[in-house]
Amino acid sequence: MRSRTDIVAGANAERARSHNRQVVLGRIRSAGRIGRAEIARGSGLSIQAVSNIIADLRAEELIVESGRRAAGRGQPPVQYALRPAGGFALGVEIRPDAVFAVVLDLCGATMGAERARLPATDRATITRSVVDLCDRVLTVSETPRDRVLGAGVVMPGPFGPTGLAGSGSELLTWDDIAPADWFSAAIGLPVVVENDANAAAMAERIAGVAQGLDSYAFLYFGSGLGLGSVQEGRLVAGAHGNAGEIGHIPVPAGGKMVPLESRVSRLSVQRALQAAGITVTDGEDITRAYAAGTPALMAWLDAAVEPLSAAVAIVENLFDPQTVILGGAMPNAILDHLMGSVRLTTRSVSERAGRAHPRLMRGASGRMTATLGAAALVLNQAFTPQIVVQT
Amino acid sequence: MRSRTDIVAGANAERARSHNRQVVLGRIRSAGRIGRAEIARGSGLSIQAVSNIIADLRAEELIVESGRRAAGRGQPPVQYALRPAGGFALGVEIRPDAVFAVVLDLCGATMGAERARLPATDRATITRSVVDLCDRVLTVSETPRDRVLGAGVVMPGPFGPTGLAGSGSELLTWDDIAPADWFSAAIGLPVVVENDANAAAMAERIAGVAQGLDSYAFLYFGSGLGLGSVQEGRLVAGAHGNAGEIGHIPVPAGGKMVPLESRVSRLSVQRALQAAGITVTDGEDITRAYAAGTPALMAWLDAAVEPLSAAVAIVENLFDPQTVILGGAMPNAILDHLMGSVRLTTRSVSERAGRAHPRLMRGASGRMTATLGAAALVLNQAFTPQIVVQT
DNA sequence: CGATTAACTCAACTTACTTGAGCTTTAATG
DNA sequence: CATTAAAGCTCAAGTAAGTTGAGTTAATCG
Repeated sequence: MRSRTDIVAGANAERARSHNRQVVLGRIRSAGRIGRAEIARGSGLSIQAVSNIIADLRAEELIVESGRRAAGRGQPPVQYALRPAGGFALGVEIRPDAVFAVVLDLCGATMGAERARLPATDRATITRSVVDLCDRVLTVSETPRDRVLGAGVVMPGPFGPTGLAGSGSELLTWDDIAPADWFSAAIGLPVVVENDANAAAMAERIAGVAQGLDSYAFLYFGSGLGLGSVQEGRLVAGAHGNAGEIGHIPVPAGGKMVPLESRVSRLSVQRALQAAGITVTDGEDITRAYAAGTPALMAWLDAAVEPLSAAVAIVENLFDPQTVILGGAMPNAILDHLMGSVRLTTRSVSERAGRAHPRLMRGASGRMTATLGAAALVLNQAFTPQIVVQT
Repeated sequence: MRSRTDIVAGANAERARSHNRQVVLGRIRSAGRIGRAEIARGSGLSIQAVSNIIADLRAEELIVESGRRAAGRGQPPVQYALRPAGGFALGVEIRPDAVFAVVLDLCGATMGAERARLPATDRATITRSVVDLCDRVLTVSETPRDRVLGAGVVMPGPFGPTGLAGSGSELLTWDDIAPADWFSAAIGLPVVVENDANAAAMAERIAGVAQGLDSYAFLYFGSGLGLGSVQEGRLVAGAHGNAGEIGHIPVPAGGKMVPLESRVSRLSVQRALQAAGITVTDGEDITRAYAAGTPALMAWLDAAVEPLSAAVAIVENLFDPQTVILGGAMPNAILDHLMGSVRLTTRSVSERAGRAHPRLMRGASGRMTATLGAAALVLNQAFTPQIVVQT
């Protein structure tokens, strides 16, 4: 969710510098290791300008020298790489019954993870739990606090009063206050707030299978089903931050139309198994049931294929992504099974020769995807230039 | 369609100025008339910087003084407005059998429109027709050529070799060459290329019902059905410029799944009427048939409601737009009928209290929507700051 | 009518990028 | 092996375009 009053800001020397820093950082990140001259060529800046920025970044210990690379004639460039300990990002995920937190370093490696039960869902309790957990994860991971760039906070959508309220997926509304400002004041760091699917999508870009991709979609299994869509490196948010509510679109299932997430979601698996007298509480239970070939689970899988295939077809045709990623709160075995069963229609803009990526991929971030994604939002922001200020 | 190698460029003084010019122009455009101090407050620039830019824009005759506005105490600000004749945009639409061209002034008013039959669809013929038509429309409308900012070219998508090739909707592929560069060289102006639905969406933003909107979706009736989606003022293009192929998604129709555009499109109306022995060639025929209550047309309308409702539900939940606009090559009477019949589900992120815009709106640009949109792309670019260069 | 407020201009100042000269390091060439 | 070319890089001067602060003009308020 973002302020709906974003404005495009004018540029001055200072903002240009900040923009250029992000351009340079972003290039170092995406290249892994890169020399100054190459950054200059790629960004349209002069070598001197890049040199100055590199000097700044080195002084701040955000980057390190990383050898030279002989490349034909001429003096081999000094290469630079991100210094992992140069910056850290907090990621917080708020679920109805628990709070999770992680710390990532600048390269996206996980430095620590903590969780806490949420005794109540009033705002004060949530805020206290979040603040305490952030403190704990930073302490336990021995993260230097002055190097924490910011925090991402993930809450299940949708945000604000919509027709989906009461669906059981939303946690609570924060109508009277901007959650980002609220948490920013509480944690004492810059905060970005997003829904789980969007954060999960960003997690894959920072440390998962979407590295190097600019336009892709992530089908996120939470309690429901969400879609995080990245276009040109930016999340598609919608007018109120509620884009991607794919779980609520009507899809065909055995001849009638049902909401997608009634057939394809964590909750729907649990219900299907419950109806067969089997109670599952975590992913391991489901994995075991799958390994055992439990009929109720197999039936659920069979029933999920048609609506999921329809959803993939819709996503492909509406967003023209480089790939569609499946991930979230579902065991890999189930995701793999679904990926193998989904019928990819040939009548799609995604059916094209010379694809660099498969049409379907499995997310790499596992169960903590959304929490990692929360932190990834912060890192992505650090690497994405944006001359845009909020009023 | 856009280059897939966009890079984020570094900022220098010159690029900052160009960015700031666009910020200022954009604010003048969206406000209609506005004073310098207000622009400064809204953009984060100093009054002096805005003053300098305003002086430049006045010298170039892109804007004019537009009176003073007494606003409480203090010296009333001198207001500025766009000077319509300060700049012009060419819009070209290439259809399988014809080429259309329009000229818009800086405020989006139509200065002239021309059309020509397309004798063949090879590249040379198309190029010649486009160049000739551009020349003609500029001559007839007496547009000063040195004030033409650029040209938008609209071609039916999808672009490149996709699984939708052969659907009859694509005109021809330009695999070996970037169409924008090609036409730019031929016309001698900067050129943007887009598909019809995206251009139509932009037309509504420049001169239609989407003025002032940042995030909305446009369901475009071409020969098929397309979706143009604008998010934060930018078109959602997809990895290969083929986002929005909504006509090809499977939707329910009378118990089975069919491609949306087989029930909701210009072609599908014509087929439905043809099957009843009625041949329609233009919108007027359809309007008359509607006025006469022609049973085949009424049956088509009835059959279109369910799939169209599903499509709207999908668009609302995936994009969370401020509104969904219906328009394109379909008479207003039909669009109005459809808008009245569509069932808007309450289980949608778009079902929210205090909406500023209705969930469905009819496009204002009429049959020339896509051609106007082609020109609107150019104007939008003139008003949208973007420190992004193409390699 | 004076005080206050706001818009605006002028001139000095500052930031950060660019440019050009020159140095260093490597590979290719004769 | 010496020479030349090519590429990376630094230093210092130059420049574009923004900001700042003082001062002017033109309204409203009391």
